[in-house]
Amino acid sequence: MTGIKDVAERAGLSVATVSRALSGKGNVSPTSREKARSAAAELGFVVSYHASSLASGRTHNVGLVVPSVHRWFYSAVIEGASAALLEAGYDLTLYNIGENPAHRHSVFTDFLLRKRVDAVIAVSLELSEAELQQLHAMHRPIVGIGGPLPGASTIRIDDTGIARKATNHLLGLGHTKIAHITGHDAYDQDFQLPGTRRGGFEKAMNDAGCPVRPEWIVSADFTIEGAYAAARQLLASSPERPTAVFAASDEMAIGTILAARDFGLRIPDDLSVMGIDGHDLGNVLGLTTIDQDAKGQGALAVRTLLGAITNGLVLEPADTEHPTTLVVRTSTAVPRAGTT
Amino acid sequence: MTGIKDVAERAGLSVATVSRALSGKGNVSPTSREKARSAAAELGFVVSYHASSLASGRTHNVGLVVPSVHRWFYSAVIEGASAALLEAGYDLTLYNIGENPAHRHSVFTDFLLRKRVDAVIAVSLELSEAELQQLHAMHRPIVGIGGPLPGASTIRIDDTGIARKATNHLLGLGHTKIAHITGHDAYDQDFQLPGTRRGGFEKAMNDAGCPVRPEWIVSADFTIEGAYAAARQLLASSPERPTAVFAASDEMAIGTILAARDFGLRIPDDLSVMGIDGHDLGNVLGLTTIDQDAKGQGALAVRTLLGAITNGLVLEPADTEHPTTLVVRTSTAVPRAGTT
DNA sequence: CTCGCGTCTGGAAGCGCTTGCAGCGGCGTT
DNA sequence: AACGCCGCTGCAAGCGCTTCCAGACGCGAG
Repeated sequence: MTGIKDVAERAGLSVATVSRALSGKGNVSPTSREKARSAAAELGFVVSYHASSLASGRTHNVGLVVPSVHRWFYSAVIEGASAALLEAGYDLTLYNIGENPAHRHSVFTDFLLRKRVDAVIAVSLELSEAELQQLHAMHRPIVGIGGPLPGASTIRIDDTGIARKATNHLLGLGHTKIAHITGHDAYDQDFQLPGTRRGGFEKAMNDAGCPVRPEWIVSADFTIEGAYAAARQLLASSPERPTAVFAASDEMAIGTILAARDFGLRIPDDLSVMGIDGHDLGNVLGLTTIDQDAKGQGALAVRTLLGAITNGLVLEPADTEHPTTLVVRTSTAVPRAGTT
Repeated sequence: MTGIKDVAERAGLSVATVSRALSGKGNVSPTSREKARSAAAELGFVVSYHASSLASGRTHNVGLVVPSVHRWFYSAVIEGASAALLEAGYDLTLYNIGENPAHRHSVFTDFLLRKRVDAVIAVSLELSEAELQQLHAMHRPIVGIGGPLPGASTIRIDDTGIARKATNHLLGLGHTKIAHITGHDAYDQDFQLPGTRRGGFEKAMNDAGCPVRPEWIVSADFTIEGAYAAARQLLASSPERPTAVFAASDEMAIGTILAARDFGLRIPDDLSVMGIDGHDLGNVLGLTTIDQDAKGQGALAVRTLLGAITNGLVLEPADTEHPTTLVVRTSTAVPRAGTT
């Protein structure tokens, strides 16, 4: 394996100068810089970040902690973060918490503490006090996405606002009999998120003078499967059916669409459905949604962290609201005459 | 930050002994071992893999290279590998190649060469000669999943065989008018896979004495969206419709189901559909499929690599065939009388 | 009692880099 | 002409570990 020493030799420079030339830090004459660069290129030399990090304290590596890798939002964030990091020459270490509590525990007690990362992105994690402490004990910049993270910088969307925006879209079309599929109030991963979105829904309904019927608010986990089951129940049990369903996520909206089709309900004629996310499948299904640009959130998190890293690893806790856009497709329409 | 030195001091031992005690290598008396362990625990000491790897050459980190993070197969492999690595105390560095050729290039020329990983898992990558060389130039064990990888160990499924098995399932139900949705013959990521599966399909058809109609073989990328469009075309254009569709992946089968519903075709009454994969959505949609246990493949890859790592970083190239299971659900049935 | 061997331990030499420090010229200033 | 300053360079000291080596010790065998 070729090391910096070989490069120095070949370039006729000292190791120190080569290091400075290649890293861009410190003063190096253009001549030497060029010599170092070309020698490195000829030898196919790539610095060992291990050694580099030992000496400098910078690992050029960012940890990304996600609750799962399957749900759309997480994989979109991973994708956005991954591309941004690659661009910057950073590695991405993935910590997939998963369902196993032992895994979760070891991520916080062992993995993150190995001084292997310069910064951490935590996605939609509801952390215990102890976990939070361990996170902060790393003394590394942290960015939270999709949920509160006390003491860290966070990127979020205006959950209440978009829920209202979504509901208003349906109200604006003339719907009054609107059901809502919300998330479980599980306090393990999904925070108050279900609650805030539900709050926005209820607020919009109230403002419009529409009654919120408790039996039309059903909850599911944030998956297609879960919402499918919940929606079936909703559509089956109601003596009277809603004319529109606002689901708290696109995956839940998709589950709803699938369930609706089982009942022979045409969309949007018999039932309008909308979600929140900007899921890739939205296009195929013609799903009206509010795009929250998860990829962009991932990329923004990376930019924020990279800024903090060059800024001496300090990151002022701040709260950034990411913009969202209403995407109207064909799953929502004016309710059929007579159903209102 | 507490280092091994602090632990040594607290335990009343030398740094060398503590290192041996904690790593389990070399002879250490039970007493000393216990002293070291408890001192480490009290101080919350966790070795720095950076330093450790510099000194020992073992990074305790595995690189996982995937073409994308969205498609079901890849995320399932990630999940399986991630859990297995976590279990073993290894970090997982994710290299998401993505669509950007520049990213792809830098992964091979820079990232993988940083001597940061002990081993590499490459998922469904069609590599150029140069990329292959760079991979091997790392002198690290490599396992390929879901596609050939010359010179490396691979884990794969019997693509021809399962395509035949799937086709035979449909034939066995009495279908003869069977269409096939295959992958594009793109030689960038998906190898001969579309071809081999199509081959299995054709072989089974021929063996059964059923004609393979060229207009009933359509291709799409391996996504729901792509197959949706392809299936619409298939179902719209045929003067005569097939009674069953065998899609080369579950995502494509799902796209087909969505398309079929657009045409008012009931599944399985009007159209039987089956796929290959074991996609999570299969349950909701009642999709008959051949489960290839992608998670298991990811975990197996990790076990293989870990074995090689303890074995002095040597891995004999070998080809492991992963088992698959036919999962019959409700998307396939005997063809309606009169349609045959 | 001595020897040999096996077990256990600590000292110290790195692993491949970064960076503080000091030295060296060249240049503009007074 | 002397001075100071600045841009550039190389030396060398680590970063936090692992591991080779040699020494100390205990014990059974001769």
